Amino acid sequence: MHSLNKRQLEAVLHVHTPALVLAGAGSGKTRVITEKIAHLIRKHDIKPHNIYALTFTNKAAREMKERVSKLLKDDPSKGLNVSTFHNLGLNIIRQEYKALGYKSNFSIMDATDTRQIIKDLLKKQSLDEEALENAQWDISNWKNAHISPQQALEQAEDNLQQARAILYDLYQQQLKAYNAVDFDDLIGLPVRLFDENREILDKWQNKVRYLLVDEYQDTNAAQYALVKQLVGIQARFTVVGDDDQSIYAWRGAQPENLSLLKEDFPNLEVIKLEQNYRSSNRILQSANALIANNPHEFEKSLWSEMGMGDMLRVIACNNENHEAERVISEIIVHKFKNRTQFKDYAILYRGNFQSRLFERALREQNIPYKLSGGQSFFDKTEIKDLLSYLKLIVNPDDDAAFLRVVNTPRREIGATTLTKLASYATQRHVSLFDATQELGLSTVLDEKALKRVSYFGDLVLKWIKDSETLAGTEVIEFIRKLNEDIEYDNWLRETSNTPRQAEKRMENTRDLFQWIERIIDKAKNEDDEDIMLNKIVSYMTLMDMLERNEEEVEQNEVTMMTLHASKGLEFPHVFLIGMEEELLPHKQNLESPGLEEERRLAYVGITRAQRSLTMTYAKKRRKYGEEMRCEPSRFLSELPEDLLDWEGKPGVEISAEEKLEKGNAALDSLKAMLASNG
DNA sequence: CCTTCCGGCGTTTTT
DNA sequence: CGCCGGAAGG
Repeated sequence: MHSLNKRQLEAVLHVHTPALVLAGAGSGKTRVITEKIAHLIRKHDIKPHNIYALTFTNKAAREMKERVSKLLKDDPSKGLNVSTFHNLGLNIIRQEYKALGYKSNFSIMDATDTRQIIKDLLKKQSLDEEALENAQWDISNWKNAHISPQQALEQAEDNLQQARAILYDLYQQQLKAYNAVDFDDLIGLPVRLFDENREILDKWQNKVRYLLVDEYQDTNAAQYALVKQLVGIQARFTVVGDDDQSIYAWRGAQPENLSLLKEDFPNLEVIKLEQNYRSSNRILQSANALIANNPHEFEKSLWSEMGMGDMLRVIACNNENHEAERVISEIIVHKFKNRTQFKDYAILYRGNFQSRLFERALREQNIPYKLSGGQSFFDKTEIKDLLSYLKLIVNPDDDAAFLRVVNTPRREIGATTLTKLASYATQRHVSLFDATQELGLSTVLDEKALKRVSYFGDLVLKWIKDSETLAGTEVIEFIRKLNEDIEYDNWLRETSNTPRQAEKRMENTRDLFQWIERIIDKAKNEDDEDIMLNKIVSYMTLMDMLERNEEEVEQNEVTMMTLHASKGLEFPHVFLIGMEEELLPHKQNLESPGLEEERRLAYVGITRAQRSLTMTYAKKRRKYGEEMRCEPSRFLSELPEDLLDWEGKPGVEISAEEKLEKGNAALDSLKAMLASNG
């Protein structure tokens, strides 16, 4: 703890009243949280199992856990609760499911599952399907603002709003019938429960003796409500956040929760961390200047002891192809001159589509790169298929899982049969699976269809029975056996376009099995003997990506990712591409408050850089198949001119001679490099 | 049930 | 321009 700076130390030692730590980019906020946890255990004699630390991502939770246990070494850290908001919610629901009217084997539905439910409901109500995207968004918003379907209905002012509120109600009923919760419910249900049940709230408030929240600016209304409930009047908590890095307002995050804290807890201690341990001062001064254009509740100014560093560069490119080629050759030359490695470079952008040309350019130059983001492991069809089998076995009421797997692989059960099955199930008030087990089904299905459907039902029943008594390693055996039973590998071979793709998809399923094995091993180490299929399944539904093997060496690759994905990371050399009006800021966010969030996005990008920052823009760009003129981003003109080296600045003609000189210099470097590489 | 073709659309996406 | 989803037809 001796190496903490004054402010950090203050944040760690302040425990008697609520604390808000305004942690600028790169100011060591995770350090503060982990040191504070250690301090609470050592000096305030708080038991680890009474300390709760909340993050937004599994990755952040994992890192925090690791860092705390390293810090505590011999001191006991066992029982410490470090988890995502959603995981904490899941644990609460798991313990209190009875009070909420759920069965213990409830499913968790992701956005794809719930989308389908809403789609079906709209169809059933013969409502406008165009409303779909909006409906999903509406429902999520209502839940995050903890408004019940009844309240939504009461508040409805016109027919349209009324229809939406009814849809919300139907949706909620559907979930309940499936014995399922969605992601928003993982927060919303505990909040509702704590509101209604004093006794249960007391129980949880007693468990939570100290609460820490990371990335507090990203909390939504429901999450803040949960925080307030958990800390109660004792209000023993620390939240860490940065209003300037709030980039998820479009998803329901309420950065105003930071200032609300001052109102709700008048004795709140506000501590600012402004010393940055990441970037050169030139980078920080630019970032400070940019963000000063946003209105601020809390003023903050980053500085570091790293010296001024290199000039920031801005490069005007003729078009998007030129931009990609230019950035790649900048990287090649820079790497050669500075003896750096590929992993020291990151290319950051506003939208995923921007990565395309860069990928091509990188491949042409044989430069290794990794594309961060894109499709999540658990979104892949093969993984969703297998997971749906497991979901159905754990919770046979989960019709969404039933529908996904009933004809995968092909069992010749088509839409017509399923429609009949569904209407029979609705009429009898049972799940689709239950319907397959009922004798009365013969009245609605013809002989052939009945045979196929009940065959499938019996298969599922057998799996359910087989899985009932499983524990620990037996679970993985069961899953492997299931995979063989349904001949899933064959199905993948049949449905893949190329043998190569089939191979890749089978490899994914094998990765899944390995991953499940690792969950089981980990649970055993933590003495969680009752690790059962249902826990594994919900764990995986909340998991964003495949957990990497620790021994997997860090690859030496250039990183490409969106600005959103880059938050929390750092790179020695950053290229911020597409610095154009209508791209960054995005054309749909040109006015307040969207514009401010775009500016924060640029701020996040700039503050990722440790040593050098290069920003590029294209003067022309093909958009939707048509070549369009582009203006440099207004954010570039908000940066202090004297910190920038702006090549091709509009209005500043560089002489032909100068141009030639620059071109020659780059060419010489390339030649030198080629020569030295043989 | 699966393929193919057409039209509409085009930001970010922690769980 | 290129992708995805829905409709239609085989």
